[in-house]
Formats: sequence, structure tokens, C-alpha cells
Amino acid sequence: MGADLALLLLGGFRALADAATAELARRGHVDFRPSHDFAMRAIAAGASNASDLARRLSVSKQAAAKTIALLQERGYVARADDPHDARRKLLEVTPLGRSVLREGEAIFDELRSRWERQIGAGELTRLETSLTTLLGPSALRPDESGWITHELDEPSS
Amino acid sequence: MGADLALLLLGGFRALADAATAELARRGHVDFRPSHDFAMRAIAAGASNASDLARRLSVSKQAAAKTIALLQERGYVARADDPHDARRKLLEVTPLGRSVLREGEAIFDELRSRWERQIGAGELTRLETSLTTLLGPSALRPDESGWITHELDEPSS
DNA sequence: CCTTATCGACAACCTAGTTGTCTAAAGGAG
DNA sequence: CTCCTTTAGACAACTAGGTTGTCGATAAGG
Repeated sequence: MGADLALLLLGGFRALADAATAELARRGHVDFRPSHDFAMRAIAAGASNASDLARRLSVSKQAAAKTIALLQERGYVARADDPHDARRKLLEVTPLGRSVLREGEAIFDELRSRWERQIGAGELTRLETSLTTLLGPSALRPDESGWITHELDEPSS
Repeated sequence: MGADLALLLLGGFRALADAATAELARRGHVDFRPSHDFAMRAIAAGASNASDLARRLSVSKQAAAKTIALLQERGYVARADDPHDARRKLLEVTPLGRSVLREGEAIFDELRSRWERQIGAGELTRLETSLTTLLGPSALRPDESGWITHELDEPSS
């Protein structure tokens, strides 16, 4: 049935995202969600102020500002005055921010390896190839292609 | 990279869910989201009151009550007094509710066929088999296995 | 009969968004 | 150099979809 396909895809994402969130929490990054990761990556990739970040994430400036405030509060990004434009506040990823990004990548890689061991490297590559064909390569660039997720709930975990 | 896998799965779900939501809207069911569908199916499957629905969806009674209020307001479910228990309000799926469920199924089936034409029936079955292996069969029963999604955003669409 | 459990409603709050309004600063046209 | 427009970011007020805690009414069991 068609709906089952959607459920499988969602279930797959949630399994990975929940496991990653839980593992990050275990390592001290409590409540660091996928959307925070997206935002951090956009900042690391060059979004140097709130308005720019908003554009890259395709959300309102206000939503971006709230995310920045949260990331700043937790020490993942820092804001400084822009010497060339008094309106702007320059965004910067802190060492803590860089470490959470690195750890996030490592965790996802580890989760992928786990799946590889379960169904085989070939089968997993095949799955990725199929999905890439279906979605187009733009699916991998959320911060440039104009979609962003709402947060997915933490289950009982 | 591991994170890409997660993005592909999320992208796949979103592609299906957004297309289905848009198509339902086109057919007159405006703002009918996946979570409404989950709730309706749980009711159709026997959740006959708010507390029961809450348990099946693994959310609080209050969250279930809000969803019911919305579905009732739009005419998808009806509530009547329970003759055997004055505390309960019996939930019932209206003809309109049944029709939206039928249409939802048909739309998802059609979307799946479209994917089948793109990558081939064998490849799609393979993808579903892999995901089922990875997630276990419980992934297909969201209303019984204890997870529910937050809503996913409508993108620019 | 009385205690305990359950149903559904209420108020208050959280998170992650939205739009609209506003000030201050930047920058281009004349 | 001065206007006019654009931009950055902050504020308030709102929405959706959740949460917890409280409460009154009803049901059910010792």
C-alpha cells in the first residue's frame, strides 16, 4: 500500500534522527535537535547574520533569530558587532559548535554502518541510489533548496 | 555520508506527504494533514472516545481532544453521548470522514505507482523490504507502537 | 456505601513557527 | 550632500500542536 511506503520512509528518518539526538544527549549536548544541526551547518557554510540565515533556511527572520538566540545561549554560536555595518551582528560558530557538528557527523556515519551490517553495503547503496533518483539531487541540500522541517517529536525513548 | 541517508528518507516522506496533502486540498479537503489522517484511522479502527484515542496515538488526552475538536469542526467525525457511560462521548467517523480516508489511500497508491514507473516495481519493492528489515514490522503501525509525528511543514508549494 | 479510577474539560505553559510594526543604519540617485 | 528606499534586527501578538496539573462528574469494585 502506498501509505506504508510513506510510513517506512518517515520511520527510517525518525529512527536515525532519534538515535542521533539521543547519542548527542548522552555526550552532553542535551536537546540538540536536527533543526539546530541544519541551522548550525548553514551558519558554518557562510550564513553570517540572522537575515542571511533566514533566507538560507527559508524561514522568517524572526524564526532564525530565535534559533540563533537558543544556539547562542547554549554556546554553539557567538554574535559580534559587524565593524562594517552597525545593523548587522556577525555570526560565528564556536569551538563547542564545531565539536557538536563533528560529533553529529560521526554519529550518523556510525548509524549508517550499523544499517550496512544489517542489510549489506550493496543493498544500502541501492536504497540511497533509488531515493536519489526519485527525489533528485536537490534533496540533499536542505539549506539551499528551500525546505526545512518542523521538529520531529521525541518519542518515549 | 550518514547524514545524507537521513535526509533522503526525510525527503522521501516529505515528497509523498506534501503531494498527498496538496492533492487532498485540491479535492476540497483543505489543511488535512498526515496527523489528522493518523487520528482518523485510529478512530475508524475502534478508538471510540478521547481517552482511548489518546492512548492509541500515545499523546495526552488533551492533545487528542484538540484533534477531535478540529476534526469535528470540519465534519470528519461526530461525537454523541454514550448511553452506557455519561462520562464518555462516543466518536464516530462521518461519511465525509470515510471519504477523505478513501481518497487519501487512493492518492498514496497513485504516488507509489508513479515511483514504480520511475525506478521499476522490483527496485521499489526492494527499497520497502530493506526498510522493513531495518525498522521491524512495527514501523507500519504508528497508532499501536507508540510514536506519532509532529506535523511536517508545508514548504513553498 | 465509600473509595478509587476514569472521562473529559479547563487553565497555564512550551516550542517552533508566523505576520506586522518599528527603529536604525546603509546605500543609491539626483 | 541630502533625500528615498532597502535592509537588519528587535518587539509584540498570534497560531498549531503539543505538555502537565487540576477538577467535577460518573462509574465500578471492595
